[in-house]
Amino acid sequence: MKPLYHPNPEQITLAGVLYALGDPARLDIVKLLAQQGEQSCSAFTCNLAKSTISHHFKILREAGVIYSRKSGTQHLNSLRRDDLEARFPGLLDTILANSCTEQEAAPTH
Amino acid sequence: MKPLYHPNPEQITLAGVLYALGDPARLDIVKLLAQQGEQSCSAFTCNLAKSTISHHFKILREAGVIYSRKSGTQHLNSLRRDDLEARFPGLLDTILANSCTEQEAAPTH
DNA sequence: TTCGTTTGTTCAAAAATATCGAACAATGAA
DNA sequence: TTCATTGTTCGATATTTTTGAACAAACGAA
Repeated sequence: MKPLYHPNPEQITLAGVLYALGDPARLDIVKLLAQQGEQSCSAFTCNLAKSTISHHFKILREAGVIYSRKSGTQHLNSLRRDDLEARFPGLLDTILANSCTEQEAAPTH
Repeated sequence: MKPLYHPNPEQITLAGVLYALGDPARLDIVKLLAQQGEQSCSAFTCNLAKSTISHHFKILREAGVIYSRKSGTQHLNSLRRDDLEARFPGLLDTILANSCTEQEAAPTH
């Protein structure tokens, strides 16, 4: 089974992390993991194709934002809180705190 | 003379700001403005085409990160620190503080 | 005024990236 | 084995990024 690539802490770049978080879907994924803890990819439901969601998880993983481990047929994803805190103190917490500030998108019905 | 679009504070989104800052060149621009204050576009020197640099300033402006005003033949750009602080407290400061953490790219010579 | 210079934008083409559905692979359960 | 679940990979399309060239606006000098 192919191992999943994860950057070492010192390989994580600020621009890379901000890029990964600079997409609404990926920001939502990170918020979900922050609130609910370790989750499978399928726990993130939206109107995107599953191949697109898979791509977003890959971007987050390769940026060093999340850690992914295989468990049976699923991938369990969690935030690399400690690594991010050590590399960029306060960054993730500040972003997460501010992610709650924004109002939700108005439901279209 | 065509007025430059700037979003209102409440129109600034977190994902939009993170997206704007999630590019090495744009992050460098923001660092420059943070350190040196209001600067023209030409103050940012790199190996990118000037049309590309113009595009990067536009992304930052439309995301609400910078304010641009015309002055003669040039555009003077400054960080929208107060607006960003009001909208997303601590975000810009945390990012700027962490932007100094990273080591510079090794000079190639 | 007219002619250059400076500064930055706009345009069109090329390169890179994102999104999608379909096919595929891996695991576990029946 | 067979089926269902989970997620990746592939190829096509769509969007975004980057670039050089052309353009526009403002200024100063002649």
